[in-house]
Amino acid sequence: MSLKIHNTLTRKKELFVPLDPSHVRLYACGPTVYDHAHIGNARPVVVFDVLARLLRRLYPRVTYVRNITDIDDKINERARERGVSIAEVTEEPTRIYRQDMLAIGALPPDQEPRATEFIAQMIAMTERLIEKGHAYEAEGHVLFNVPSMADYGGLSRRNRKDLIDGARVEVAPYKRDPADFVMWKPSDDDTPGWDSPWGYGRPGWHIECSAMSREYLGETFDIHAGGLDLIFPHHENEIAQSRCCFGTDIMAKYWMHNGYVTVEGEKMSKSLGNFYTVHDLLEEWPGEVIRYALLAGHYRAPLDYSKQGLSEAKSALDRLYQALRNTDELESEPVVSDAVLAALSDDLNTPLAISRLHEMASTLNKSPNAATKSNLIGSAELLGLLGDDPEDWFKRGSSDGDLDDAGIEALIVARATARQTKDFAEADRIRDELLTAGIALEDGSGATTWKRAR
RNA sequence: GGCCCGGUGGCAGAGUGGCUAUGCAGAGGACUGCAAAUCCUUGUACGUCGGUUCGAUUCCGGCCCGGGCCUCCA
Repeated sequence: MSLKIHNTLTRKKELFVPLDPSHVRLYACGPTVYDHAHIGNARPVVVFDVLARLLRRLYPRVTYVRNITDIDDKINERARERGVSIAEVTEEPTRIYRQDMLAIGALPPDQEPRATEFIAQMIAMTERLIEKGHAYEAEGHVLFNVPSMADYGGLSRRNRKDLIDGARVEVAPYKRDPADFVMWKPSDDDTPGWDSPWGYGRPGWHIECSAMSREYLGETFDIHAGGLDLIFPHHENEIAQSRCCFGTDIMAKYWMHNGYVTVEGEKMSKSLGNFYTVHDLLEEWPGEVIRYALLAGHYRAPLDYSKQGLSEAKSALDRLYQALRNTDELESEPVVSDAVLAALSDDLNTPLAISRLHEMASTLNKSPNAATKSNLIGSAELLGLLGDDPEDWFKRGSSDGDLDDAGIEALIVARATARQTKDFAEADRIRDELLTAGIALEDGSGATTWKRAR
């Protein structure tokens, strides 16, 4: 099965041909850790987790690198406010981030480098760029000289003139060219920094990804992924640094970018206070629901994240799990269906893939068979879904009352007795009592099963 | 101003030059003591104006509307 992906470099869907089929290399930009990850941070994590799962299925060896940015001026600001080190600022958000991403079904990447661990490599690259005439030192800064790269701007399709015309910020006086960007900047005594050939300072934003991808994936690699908003300037500048430093024609062969997430129809913003953090959402929803809602739309399209969307994701997952629960007795080994593989292989069409899962669930409900069940489980696994035991899926969560499982079972037995004696008033009373406590009953052909209803 | 995306039925959301998306919600039915779950049936679509075509929601162009980026941002 051939994989096609949309390449931002060409703005076209292309056949994926790895640089080295025996080892596919993928890099995704991770978060800056100064706060809990919001749902917008989670989207690329989930989307490219599916990509990594797919690549692992298609190729013998995959290295997936997802970095953590733990040095940045927002972090510095937090540290200053609290009077603590940046390590102390980033420790907790990093821990929570890892925990939350795991909770929404994202497998840990093969490498999860943190920027502060690669300062030496960043300095080395910066020195080399100066030697090659692509960067220069000015007033304690090191800047990348954009005019030194003939084809700068290829990813974002921007030329130097556009950049200067569109500039909203005043050009720093020490820049040789208005489009030049910072690779290293000086730190004062209150700001974290490292010793460098240009004095005490800290790296610019873009150089970290150039250095870390080089470290783990080499000078060129297959896929570089991230959010749409990173195309410019972040990825454009990474490309400039890496290519000029290593003298390559490409940095990554394919660039993939996910669309924005809005919340309840509005752009997330701190001032409106309308951003959802994954951590908060997990208080209210299973991680899988959060994941499903992120995969319900195509990754390149904008996605509106809403409570209603989460609720629909929950209903949809209930349906899928119900099909598994209904066929509990069937043995099944996970097998990926061709239809799902084809959907995902077409530029990660997760909505289509999910619709295939629903079709399998329908088939299963209509005519239970082990093959379809195997397909459903195996295909869902490729999407990072349906990993729960169906019974656990329906029974977990908290009920309003103080009923435990044994108490519920006891009431079900009492109701069964009432039903046997045709005392339906009593039977319905017990059912209503349970429903009030958040427990819904289902009288199957054999026994009565129950589930927690939100 | 420059660059780039979209506009599909009540909602979400795929896709295709002529044939059912899928899910949720709605209506009717089957099953059930009644429900639930499940199954069956079912209504409402492709922004607008032109063009290409035997035929366009699908290709091309104009227009309208919405969104993103233009050095904080997934």
